[in-house]
Amino acid sequence: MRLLFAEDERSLSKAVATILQKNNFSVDTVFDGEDALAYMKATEYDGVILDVMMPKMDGITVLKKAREDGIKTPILILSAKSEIDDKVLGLDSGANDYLTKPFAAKELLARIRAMTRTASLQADACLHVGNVTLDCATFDLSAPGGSYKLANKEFQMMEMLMRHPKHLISTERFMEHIWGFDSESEVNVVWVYISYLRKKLQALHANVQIKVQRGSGYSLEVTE
Amino acid sequence: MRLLFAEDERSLSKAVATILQKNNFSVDTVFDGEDALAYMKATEYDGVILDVMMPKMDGITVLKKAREDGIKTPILILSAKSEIDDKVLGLDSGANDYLTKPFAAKELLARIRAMTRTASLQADACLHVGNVTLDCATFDLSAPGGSYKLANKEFQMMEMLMRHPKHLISTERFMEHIWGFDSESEVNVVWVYISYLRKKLQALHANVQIKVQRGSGYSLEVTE
DNA sequence: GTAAATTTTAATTCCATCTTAAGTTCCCGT
DNA sequence: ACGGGAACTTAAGATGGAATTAAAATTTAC
Repeated sequence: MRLLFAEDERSLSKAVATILQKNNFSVDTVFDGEDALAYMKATEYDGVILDVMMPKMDGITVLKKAREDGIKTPILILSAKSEIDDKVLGLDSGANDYLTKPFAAKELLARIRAMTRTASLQADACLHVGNVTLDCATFDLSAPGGSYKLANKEFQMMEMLMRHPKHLISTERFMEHIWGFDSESEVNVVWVYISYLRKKLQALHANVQIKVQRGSGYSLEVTE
Repeated sequence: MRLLFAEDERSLSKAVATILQKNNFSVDTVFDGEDALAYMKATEYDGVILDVMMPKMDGITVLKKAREDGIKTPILILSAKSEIDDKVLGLDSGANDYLTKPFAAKELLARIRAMTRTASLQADACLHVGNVTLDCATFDLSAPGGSYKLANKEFQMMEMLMRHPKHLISTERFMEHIWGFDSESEVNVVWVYISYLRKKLQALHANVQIKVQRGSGYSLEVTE
């Protein structure tokens, strides 16, 4: 699950981002409205959290422009208690939910989950490519040869590959999507997980394999 | 059983919440209509109690908006004697029951039970997974090896697991559903109860076990 | 009012997962 | 075919979520 979090107050931003990450979201943080809009146009997020008060462009405007642009991503608006009128305005403008500051981390998490639930309902289903199935509810990767329960990072990598089979995904996209922009990890981790997944796919007698396009990225292809 | 209680008069709210909790409901309390609606959207409650007179948004409006939103949770409307017309309005708008203030705690409890009964008709029966049975009326957890009478929290945890076997339930979902938003307890309690339940399942020679998916949650799976 | 049961806290240990690092292999241009 | 960079593999080390236990706090029962 990938989220965009737009909040100009750095300390709050950092704290919340950390909490979200601990709850298995990949979070991109931006500090003003223009960046928020630009990021939303550039990437498909599963959910967006917008503060109302932001430099360059306020949250409500970002929301409106995004909707005008046809972006359907669920959006949660954050507002200070004093800006209550904004709330109504936010919902009218196409926000999916709002929350007043200060808020409890628990509540934010619950709302994000509720908000992205609809979107992730199909995600709960299974992904199929070739003779391989990935159960997104139980993290089971199965094929004629049996099945493995994937760990978190492994699962996310496999999910990305299976959602866009035949499509090239670069090491950098993996890093961005799973580890987030701010991650300090080395690109090597991606290679390590590619290696793990390949080993498992082979052990399962899968008829799909992870191909590499030097300098470009990876893709999932059906063999035979 | 998880309830939302929306009532702006703090002393009454606190008193009723305590009574409900003593009767084995997990209760979230909110003090205005907007919060009530937001909470209903964020979480699936087993029942909701709405006062009519509330700041920001009155109970009837909350009710209407919730129904428009497709929320089917049973709702009980609380109204002062003087607002009798509102009652009819409330029922028309999709309320399941109403009660006039002042009311006796016993009556409120009876109505809540009645209201949530339909939803929990199966809940009164027994849940079965593998060779394990959980009697929702007596809290008995039984398997070939014998049976235990579960305590409240233990029962609720086991119930959540058995209602959706094979499905992942995160520590946070347990916290939210059983302890509620307002709880100050640490996540650790969930781990403690998982530990207790595992010990009991093993002692009963159950062929199901609670598996963990690090960073994601728990699930009940049949072994062998 | 005391004992028993339940729930919560706290401290400690454990171990799956993640990351790093270091060595190896593969591909491509020269 | 050789050199270099990109990709791959492996295993050891670090990390942090989870498990366990005991004891304290709270509630319930008698």
